[in-house]
Amino acid sequence: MVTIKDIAKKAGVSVTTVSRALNNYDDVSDITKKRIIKIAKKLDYVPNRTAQNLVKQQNNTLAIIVSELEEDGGKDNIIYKLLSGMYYYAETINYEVVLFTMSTAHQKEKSYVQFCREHNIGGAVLNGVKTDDPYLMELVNSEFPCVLIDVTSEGENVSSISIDNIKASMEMVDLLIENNHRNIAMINGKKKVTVSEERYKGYTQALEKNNIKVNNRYVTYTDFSEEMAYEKAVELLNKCPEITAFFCASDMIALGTMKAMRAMGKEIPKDISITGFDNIPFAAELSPPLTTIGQDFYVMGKRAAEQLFRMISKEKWERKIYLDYKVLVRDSVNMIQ
Amino acid sequence: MVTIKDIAKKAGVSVTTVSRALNNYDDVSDITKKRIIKIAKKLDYVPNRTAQNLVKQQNNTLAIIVSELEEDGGKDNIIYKLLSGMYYYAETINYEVVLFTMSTAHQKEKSYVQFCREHNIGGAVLNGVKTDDPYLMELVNSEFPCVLIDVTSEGENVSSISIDNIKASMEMVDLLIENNHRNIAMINGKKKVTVSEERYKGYTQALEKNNIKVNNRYVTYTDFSEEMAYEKAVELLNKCPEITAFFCASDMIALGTMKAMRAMGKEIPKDISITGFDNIPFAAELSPPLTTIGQDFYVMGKRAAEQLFRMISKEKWERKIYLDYKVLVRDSVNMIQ
DNA sequence: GGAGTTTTCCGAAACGTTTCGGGAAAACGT
DNA sequence: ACGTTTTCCCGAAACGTTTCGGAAAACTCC
Repeated sequence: MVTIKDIAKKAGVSVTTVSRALNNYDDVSDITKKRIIKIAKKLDYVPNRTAQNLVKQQNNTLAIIVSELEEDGGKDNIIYKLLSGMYYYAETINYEVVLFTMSTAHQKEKSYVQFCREHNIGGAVLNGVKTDDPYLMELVNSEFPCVLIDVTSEGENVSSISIDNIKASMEMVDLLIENNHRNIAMINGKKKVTVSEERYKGYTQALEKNNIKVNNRYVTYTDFSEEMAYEKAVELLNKCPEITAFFCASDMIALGTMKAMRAMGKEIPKDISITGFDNIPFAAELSPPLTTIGQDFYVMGKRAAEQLFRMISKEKWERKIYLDYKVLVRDSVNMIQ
Repeated sequence: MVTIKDIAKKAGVSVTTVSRALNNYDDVSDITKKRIIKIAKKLDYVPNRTAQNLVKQQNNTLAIIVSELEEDGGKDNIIYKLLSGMYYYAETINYEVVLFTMSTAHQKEKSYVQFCREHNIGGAVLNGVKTDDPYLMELVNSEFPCVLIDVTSEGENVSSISIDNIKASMEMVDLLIENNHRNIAMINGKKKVTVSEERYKGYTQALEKNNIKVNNRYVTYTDFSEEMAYEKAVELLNKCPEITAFFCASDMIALGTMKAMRAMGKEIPKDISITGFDNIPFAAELSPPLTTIGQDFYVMGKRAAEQLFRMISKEKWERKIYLDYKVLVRDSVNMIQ
């Protein structure tokens, strides 16, 4: 490995001068600067990031902490988009991105804070954590800036970013109501997850606004998975056959519900209307194409990274960022005559 | 930041002893060991990875280098699966994983080798590179072990992993032929990409084996994208209306082709049969469900990481690993009467 | 009780960089 | 010609850890 010392020796100058030449300081003459750069190139010198980071006491690194990286996950493409967005922004500020998952954390019993400290990380964006995650608390109360995706939490160095889930949910349920649905079920995600709570709130508010009584028998919770949604949907419709529409808290849930309905001999949207949430890649290719809320996780990742950078560099930053969403009306909702 | 020195001071021992205690060397007595560990815990000490890596001259890090991380990419979920698999394996050997993308490389004009050197990386797995990528050549000829996914390349420290694309393609085209198709078109991926070449080879071999003349007017190339596949499919069918089946080199291509056929008023599979490749998450949910080749990128990531680790630790490793695949017969192929 | 062995600890160097404080020489101003 | 500024360079310390070689103390054995 060729180091700065080798260059210094070859150029007949001190390591200081080499370092300052390579970093383009102006207290080294142009002639020697050029000479040093030439030698560095000839020796195929590559700076050692580790050494740089050690002395600089920082890594120029953003972390993204995700709930899980699983064998059968990723279908919703959210993590990919988040990552892409973050990488894109990180590139513009010359930062790097590292990915940390909780499965790793759990096995190693390593907290997010530990990870960030170990790696000298500037700050972290978190996705898919539950509000009662103890590691989240620890991070939120730490010195690390963090931006939470789809979660709200209090804290000195904490910011969060999401769409207005309540409003979006209201609009969606409104749409169902406009189509004359009255017995609208909700298949929600996990409890103790901010989005689940907010989407539930939007659901109830829409009903109340339209003078429909909220019936909690119509509401059930899942782990956001297709499989569990399938089961719960079957269960729900068996229990309450008067249901005409399912408001699902994610597209994966909607997919499971669609399959369940088909398995029960129901036609969508003729017999049962279904709506999703997220607009995953294939939402428009399903049969029928799924009516859903479109949110853009790529820009969310980008904005999250930007926000994090603001926080790290002590610029002004907002405590809560709302992103745009779209109600994508497709073919999975039917008007009741 | 609390360092090893703080612990040493508090414990009244040298930093050497602290280091050796924390690393569980047996030349420090159990009593002091316990005392030191206790103090470390009380002070909330977290080791500085950067410093460790610097002195150890290695990072225990595997890189995954992917072609692109794009705003509208990731639909095929391949990168996610690869990542998951690698993370899973890396965890078991106490390694970390870092992701590097070429878009970054291109903008920064930084080669893979530079990246690996800078970060003291042990080795890299590469996905989605073209065989004539100059950066690939450089890496292949470097001191870094690398395992190539879906690419074959010569080199001292190079290994590759994929399914047997030729055989899989042959089986798929055979299936089409068994269903009495004779005018079978192929919508391939990019040129200069190993899998494109291999799948083309499988296609021609299957035809020849069945005494069907290969007609190169039936073969076209795309960038693997849905959009381009759409265009090319339209073009192809207009040019050669006798075509009854499309052998597509990826599911995304198949999806574009399906859309094109529908736009041209063709019914699938009644009028036109279509096959894909990869078995992306929603291949089974498309209408009709897509007949395709199933490959498991999660285990591919896992195996790639394992292989890389073998290479790094100078264990025995194979030059080429073939993984299993499955021909998934679904509903997008019709028997011609 | 002395030689040999084991246990337990430590000082110092090393990893590859950056940066602080200086300092010699050259250029400038009067 | 003399002081002052500017230009260009350097030595040494620092970042936080590991590790080599040694060495004092304790123990073993006859």
